[in-house]
Amino acid sequence: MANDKVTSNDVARLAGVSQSAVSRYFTPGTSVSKKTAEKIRAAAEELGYRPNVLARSLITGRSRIIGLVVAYLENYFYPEVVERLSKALQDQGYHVLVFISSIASENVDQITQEILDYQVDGIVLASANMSSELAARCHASGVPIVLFNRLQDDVRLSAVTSDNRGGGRALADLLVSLGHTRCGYIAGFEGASTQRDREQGFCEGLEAAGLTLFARGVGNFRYDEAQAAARRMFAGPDRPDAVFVCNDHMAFAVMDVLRFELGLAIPADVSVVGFDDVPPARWPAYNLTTIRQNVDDMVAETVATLMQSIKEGEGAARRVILDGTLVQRGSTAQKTPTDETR
Amino acid sequence: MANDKVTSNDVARLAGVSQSAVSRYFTPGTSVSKKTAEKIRAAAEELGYRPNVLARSLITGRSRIIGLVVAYLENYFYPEVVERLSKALQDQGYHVLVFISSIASENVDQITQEILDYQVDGIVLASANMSSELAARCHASGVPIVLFNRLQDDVRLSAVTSDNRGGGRALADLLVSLGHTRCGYIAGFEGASTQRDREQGFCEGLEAAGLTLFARGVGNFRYDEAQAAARRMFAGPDRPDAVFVCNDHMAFAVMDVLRFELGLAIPADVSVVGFDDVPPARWPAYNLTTIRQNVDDMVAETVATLMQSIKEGEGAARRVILDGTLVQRGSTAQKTPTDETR
DNA sequence: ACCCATTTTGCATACGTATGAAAGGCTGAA
DNA sequence: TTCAGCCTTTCATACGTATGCAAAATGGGT
Repeated sequence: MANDKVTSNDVARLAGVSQSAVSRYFTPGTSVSKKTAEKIRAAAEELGYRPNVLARSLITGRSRIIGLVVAYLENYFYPEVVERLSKALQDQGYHVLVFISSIASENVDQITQEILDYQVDGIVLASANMSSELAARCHASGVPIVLFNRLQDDVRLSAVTSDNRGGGRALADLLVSLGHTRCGYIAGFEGASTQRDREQGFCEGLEAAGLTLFARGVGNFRYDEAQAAARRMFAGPDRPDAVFVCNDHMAFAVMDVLRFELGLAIPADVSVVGFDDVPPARWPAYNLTTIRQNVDDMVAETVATLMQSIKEGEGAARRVILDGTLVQRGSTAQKTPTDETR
Repeated sequence: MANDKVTSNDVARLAGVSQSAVSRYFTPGTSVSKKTAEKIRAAAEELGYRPNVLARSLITGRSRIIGLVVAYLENYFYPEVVERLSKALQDQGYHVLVFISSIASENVDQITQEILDYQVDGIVLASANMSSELAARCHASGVPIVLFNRLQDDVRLSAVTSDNRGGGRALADLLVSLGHTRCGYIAGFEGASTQRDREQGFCEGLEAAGLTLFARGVGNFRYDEAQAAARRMFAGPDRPDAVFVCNDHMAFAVMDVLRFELGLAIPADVSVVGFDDVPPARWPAYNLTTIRQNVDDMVAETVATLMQSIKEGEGAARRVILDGTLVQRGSTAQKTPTDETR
């Protein structure tokens, strides 16, 4: 039975070769003769030897670990990200060290420090913003950072996002084209760039049609807060005839309130649109019109950015903005004149 | 601006002390005099020094990394687990290295090998079963393993689960008490212990009431396969009057098919029960009766088991089975005689 | 002022691996 | 046979830290 503490020296001794030969055998890109390779293979197998990644990292300066900072997995967009990103990086021989930060951005800096302690080869920040001071430090330490689904003014940081503004705009255009004139908006966490950009695009779209925001609430990306916001927004008799909720997760909350608390029909009484296209959005119970963020593409771009930065050193920041796709489902419909005139 | 490659030697030189002093300053549980501590603190801050966790691990033999193997995050039970476990371990000074395995268990062994390469201090297996050979190797290498929400025959492995059998039993009792006599079951992945235990408990409960399973389908823990299973099960005129779906995730799929494809009312025509109590279960759109697995308690027990094993060495395996809680919501109701006699 | 007990400090080494430089071995051409 | 040239192998060292041990410094009591 193999013991953990088998080192390359043990293997070398058993195989009758030097430690460096063993190291070479396990290091891709180096050559060993057929004969010794076989001896080493046999010895390693017998002892159950596997190279110690940590010791290797100490020498090479590469840990093959990517730090991932994520705020909350309650929004089902992020589990998808974690899964796909983790898989994609595994395929490249990297692994993901997960750091959960609270939704408030205060402790992101401390967490990033902890990440750096692990000598990670890169960082993916899918959480709130980090201080520019810390960003600078990371940059100086040569650790590539990619903001995922987040933007920041600091131009030195690479980022991968969807076209949130364009998506918001597309949703406004859709609602307008369906004849809606009283459009509400339920915001996410005000500090998030996604929130800001989606709202901006949405408002631009309304303005282009000569409209303005009919009502506004804040849900902070949370289910229960979105519920509360929906209750307030639809309390009076003078309610919106359509609402854009900043992400799908909150949109479900809003739909649940409209249907089961207020007895409103979707889309007959109110059209609802969201953003992300998480799996439940296409479940019949919600059947939500939304903007699809292509997670696979976003992940691919993130990995590509990381790999490039790791290989060639961090050059100029790489900002990728991917187009989203409008997915029209059953939560939106042409506004019927009857609604208008009753 | 701080550079990454500041070592304890650099700090020592600047502070005018030895490298060991610096090491002691940063090692909890060791003592340094006030005076030198201050000099070191100042120097470290000036240089932006932080200890290299990897190098430290090489000496201490502890990486403060816990490997987490998880199969798929599509089922929203697992994101909760990842988040809570990660947070709980962060509080203990540990961090989580994530490994995604496919739902089929074939590559679990390879993945676990990769985990061991990182010299993790412990492994949490929330995925399919691992081979007993590999379990033995882990055991021999002194790396504690905790099976999360999984059981295995190998008694040497610690495990934390809910009382799946008891939960299944409780659901059967509930359905029976509501007057249901034609109870269907939609299974998860047949290789999973949760699937097996829940079904066993459910069948025992039915038998205790003189009943037997009315219909059975397989959903493999997947939304689309559960949909298909529901379609088959409810195709004919002689359909079940209640169905237990092995987890909430699949239960949503079943409910969607019943309501939106077959036009059945829940619970008027069919009672539906699930297992897990993931967040959407209490959303009004589903309002699902289910068994709550207390994630916080499960995580706490997992962390406790790990910490104990790490500290005191792996003693006897620790098997924790936590009680679930029956959460009765709107997807179940007393069967009305009208249904029976029509 | 002196000595003992205690704390603090520095020295040296070890952890497990990768890698440049040097030494060794082999092949083939003259 | 001899030697150049190339492929293998070994040697030695370095990565950044922790820690046992011995030396030095400190403090307190007489």
